[in-house]
Amino acid sequence: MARKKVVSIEDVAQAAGVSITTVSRVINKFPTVKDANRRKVEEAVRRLNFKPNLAAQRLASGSNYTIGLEIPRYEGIFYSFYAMEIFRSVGIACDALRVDFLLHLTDGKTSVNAAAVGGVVFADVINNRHHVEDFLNAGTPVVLMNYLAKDVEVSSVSVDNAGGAKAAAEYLIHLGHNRIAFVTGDMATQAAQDRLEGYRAAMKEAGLAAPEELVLQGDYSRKSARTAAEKVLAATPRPTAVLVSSDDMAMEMVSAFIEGGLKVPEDVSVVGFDDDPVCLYGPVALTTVRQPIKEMAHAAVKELYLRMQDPDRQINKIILPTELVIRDSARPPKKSA
Amino acid sequence: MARKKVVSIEDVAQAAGVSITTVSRVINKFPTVKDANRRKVEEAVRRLNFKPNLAAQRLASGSNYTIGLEIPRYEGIFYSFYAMEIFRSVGIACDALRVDFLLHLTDGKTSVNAAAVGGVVFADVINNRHHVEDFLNAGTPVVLMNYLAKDVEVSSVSVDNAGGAKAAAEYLIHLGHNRIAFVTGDMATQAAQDRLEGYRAAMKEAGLAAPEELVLQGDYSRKSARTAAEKVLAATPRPTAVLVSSDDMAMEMVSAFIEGGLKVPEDVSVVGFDDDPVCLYGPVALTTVRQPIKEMAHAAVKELYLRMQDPDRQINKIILPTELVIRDSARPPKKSA
DNA sequence: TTCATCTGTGCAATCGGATGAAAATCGGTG
DNA sequence: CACCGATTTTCATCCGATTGCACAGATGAA
Repeated sequence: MARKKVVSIEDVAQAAGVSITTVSRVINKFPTVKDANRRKVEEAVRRLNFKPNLAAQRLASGSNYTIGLEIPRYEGIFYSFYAMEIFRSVGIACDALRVDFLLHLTDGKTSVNAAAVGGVVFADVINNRHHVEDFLNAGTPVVLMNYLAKDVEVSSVSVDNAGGAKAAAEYLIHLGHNRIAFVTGDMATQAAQDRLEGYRAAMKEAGLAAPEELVLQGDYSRKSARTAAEKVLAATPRPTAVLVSSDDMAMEMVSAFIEGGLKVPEDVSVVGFDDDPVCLYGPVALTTVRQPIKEMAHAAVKELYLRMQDPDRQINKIILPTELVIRDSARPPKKSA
Repeated sequence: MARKKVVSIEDVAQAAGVSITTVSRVINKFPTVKDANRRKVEEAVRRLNFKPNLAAQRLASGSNYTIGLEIPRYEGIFYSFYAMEIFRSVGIACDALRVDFLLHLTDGKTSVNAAAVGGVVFADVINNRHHVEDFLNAGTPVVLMNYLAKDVEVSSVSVDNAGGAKAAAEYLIHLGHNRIAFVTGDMATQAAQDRLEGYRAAMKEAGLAAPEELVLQGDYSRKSARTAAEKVLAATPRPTAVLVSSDDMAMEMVSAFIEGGLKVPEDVSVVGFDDDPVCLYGPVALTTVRQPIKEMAHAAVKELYLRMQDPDRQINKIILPTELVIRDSARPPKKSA
């Protein structure tokens, strides 16, 4: 790439009739610059349209306030309200902090360019313990998002996936259901694992069975949801309720049920997860578990930012509460059932 | 931020028993290094886990292969399959090119940190001519995506929005419709303007009227679509077909029509735009205009990359064709109409 | 008046690596 | 064996900022 002809700090110094040091001080808002000089420098900066060279600043100061976000590129996870919301929240948070936002979509092999960032947020990735450790070893601050590495000393911000799923299952139980199926998310993510765990805990506590045939494998894709729906339709006795690990999958299942001749929620109750806007787009408004994605993203960025300033900061494992949003897709089972 | 203790190129040189220059040459894959030395250096790099300091490289070489993507953060545009697909495609393209990907969500005021990138892709932003020009003036390559600044000397990659809308409108006309309403997208984007233009052109060529009351203002949000649907329902005579600037809005309108007692496509035909997966999720499979988002994103990144290597490269204005995808939501109007 | 304390400023070293020019090495030749 | 051209390596600068330290001049206390 051609080297651009730049106006350097030296040009500014010359124009303002002061030393380079003083210009640097003005740029970095040191309080110890006489007003007269400050004004002269600012004037020169404006006149020459001077922009400090980032690479030089970083090299000289040894700091880098770029935040990297590492997120899986797999379609199931990627094409979701969840991912959008994370991008948007992280992007806005970075903008507010005046920090650069480097995005890397991982396929599990490559990871963020460590040399380009001052810190990294890992979202939802689980098969990469060693990537995380690489950063840690290199002294780059890391914050995990929706992925609590229990045995690694890293800050993390997560949603209470287990608790949310548990609450949803308890709600269904409370309505009177006792044959409740569960559709998992992509089990490569910890969120999916935790939700399953929450479901199992609720069933167990209620003294209900949660045999393997009630646990249907999904991966957050519509396709996997359809397959799961077919299994539910074919099962005997048929479950009277289904707890699904994402709203998108849940909506697909609702469609499949209706196509299969069932009414929702009369014949089968469905509860989703995420509070994706899609909840409101179908034939029934979906009851779901709201997770505070925005808050999670903001907390993660903030935590990382603080850690970049003070690497020895105490480690935090933050877990944000979820909330059951009751709409129309779940009702007590029919008496006949 | 604390300065990290780094292994520098000098440490490697020492360990390998060669000069710094040689190490640099190995890193940068110069062909003129003896194999024996190359191996020694590579060995040392591995052993010391040496990572070249990016800031130093950029400062010394004056080059920066980070690609910035500037995209609006407004909800209507942001929460869409379209935006997801752009992120994903740009992200994957950058990864393949081994280029860093800096994302900036603009609110129209701030823009990508010019100092942090070697080039910028502007997506769908239109009220920012001066931002674009700032980059151009600073000598930073720019590529516009889905936004052809006709009077600025910039490369751009776009989808044939006008052509796509025109083809869709012609299809409806061909089916026999003559009262065809149009719902716009967010008119702050050029794509939305072009689609409207395509619709008007088709109507005009067919000798049909396209009075203002047939053009409904939308902004890519579901809410605006619902409002538009209500207007259609209330209109007399009621349009027999609606061409909508996005699938998401189209789906919402389909719901609204059904709730309003109309059948789709029997009573009213609906055609969308985007070929969003959502087309298949509703009560009728949506006929739509497919736009090659992936291809557009890849082309934009590639064009930018080439321009970063050769700033004097010829300016390209690429327009990618769209494709009408015929499904079930449009049919000839009822005879009675 | 003298010495200590502040303010503001500038000098020069430094960050880690790239690169043109000069020097060294090497195999081949006459 | 000296010489040559080609291939490798090294030397020395430079990239554009930051920053520790020295220092001049102002201020205040003793």
